[in-house]
Amino acid sequence: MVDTRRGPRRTLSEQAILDAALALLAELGADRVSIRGIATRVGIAPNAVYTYFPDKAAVLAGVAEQLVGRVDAARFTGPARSWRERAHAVADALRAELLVHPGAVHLLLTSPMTGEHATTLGATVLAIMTDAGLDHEDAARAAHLLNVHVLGSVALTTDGADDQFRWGLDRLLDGITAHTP
Amino acid sequence: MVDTRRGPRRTLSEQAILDAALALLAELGADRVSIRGIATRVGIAPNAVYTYFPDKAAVLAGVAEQLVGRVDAARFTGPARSWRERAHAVADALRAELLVHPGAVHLLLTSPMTGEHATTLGATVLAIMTDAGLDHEDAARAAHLLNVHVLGSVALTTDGADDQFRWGLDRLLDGITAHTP
DNA sequence: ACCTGAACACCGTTCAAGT
DNA sequence: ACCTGAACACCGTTCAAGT
Repeated sequence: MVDTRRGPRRTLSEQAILDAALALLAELGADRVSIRGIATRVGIAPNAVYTYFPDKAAVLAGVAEQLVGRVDAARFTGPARSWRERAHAVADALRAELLVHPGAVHLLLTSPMTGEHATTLGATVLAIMTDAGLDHEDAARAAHLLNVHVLGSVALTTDGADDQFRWGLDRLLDGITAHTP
Repeated sequence: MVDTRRGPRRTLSEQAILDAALALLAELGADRVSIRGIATRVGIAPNAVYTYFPDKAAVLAGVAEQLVGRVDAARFTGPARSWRERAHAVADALRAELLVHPGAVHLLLTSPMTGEHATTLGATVLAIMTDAGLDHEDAARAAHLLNVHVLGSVALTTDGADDQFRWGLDRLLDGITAHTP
C-alpha cells in the first residue's frame, strides 16, 4: 500500500533524508547512496528529495556533517589532559567514526566541510594545537595536518592497520613538538 | 563518417583506452570519465571497451597507474642527495602530478595501487626511508606516512596551499628524524 | 579476438501539474 | 510548500551475433 496522494504529509524533514542516506551508507556502501534509493526508503518520489536539498552534493555534505557531529568535540577541550593526549584522542575518535561507515571518508574528502559540527571540531583541534605552544598560524597548519593524517590514513588503508596509523600520528606529533619554542 | 564494420581494426590497444581516459580526466574532471565517453573518443561502441578491460574499476586503476608512472622514480634514488632532500623531492613530484589532473587523487585513494609503476615508486620511497636510518618495518611505515600526507593534502585542499603542504611535510620528516637511532 | 546493436537496470535532475 | 508522474539525458554492463 503506497500512498499516492500529493501535497504535504508533514512526516518528513531534512533529518529524515539524512537518516535514510546514513542507513544506505551503512548497509550498501558509499557508491550505493542514491537520491532514488533515499526516496524509496523514506517513501516519496525521487524528485521530492529536491524539496529538502538543492542537489545530491548537498545531501552528501549533510551526511558528512552528520558524521563529524557524532564525535563529541567537548570531550577534548580543557586542560584536564595534555595537548598530546587530547590530539591522540580526537584523531582516534574521528578515525573510529569513519571506519564504521565504509566509504564515508570519501564524502569528507569531497564535500567542503563548512557545517557547524565540522567548524566546532576544527576549533577544538585548533585549541589543542594552541595549547601545544604554537602560535595561531602554526596551530592552524598543525590542525590541518592532523586532519590530513586521519582522513588520508582511513582512505588509504583497506584493513584496520591501527599500528600504522598510530606510528604516523606519533611521528607527526613529535614533529609538531619539536617545532614549539 | 562512422565506421560500422565489425571485427578487429588493429587500431586500438589498452594504451589507447587509457589515453582517452586521461584526456577526459584532464578536460572534464574525474566524475566525467565514463566508459561511454572513452568509447566515443576512441571511436568504438561502449561495450567494445570490455574487450580491453574487465570493468570500469580496472580502467580507473590503469589510469592511476599511468599517473604515478609519470613521476620518474629513478630521479630520487642513490646517495647523491640526502634522504631528506629526496623525500621532499618525491613528495613534491607526486603532488605536482596530481595537481594538474583535477580529481585524480580520488582515483589513487580508491584504486588499490598494485601496478608496476606504483610498486617501483613505493620501493624508491622505502629506500629513502631506509637511508634515513630506519629499520625495515619503520621504513615501510614512514613510506606509507609520506604517501598519506601527499594524497591527503591534495585531496583535502582546493586551492594551491603549497605552504601548508610543505609545513606539514617538514614536521613529518622532523618526527621521522627524531625516531632514528 | 574484436567489434556492433540492442537491451537491462539503473542514475540525477527538470518540468508541469495536483493539493 | 510538498508532493506525483513523466520525461530527459545520461550511466555500467550483458547478451547475441557478425567478421
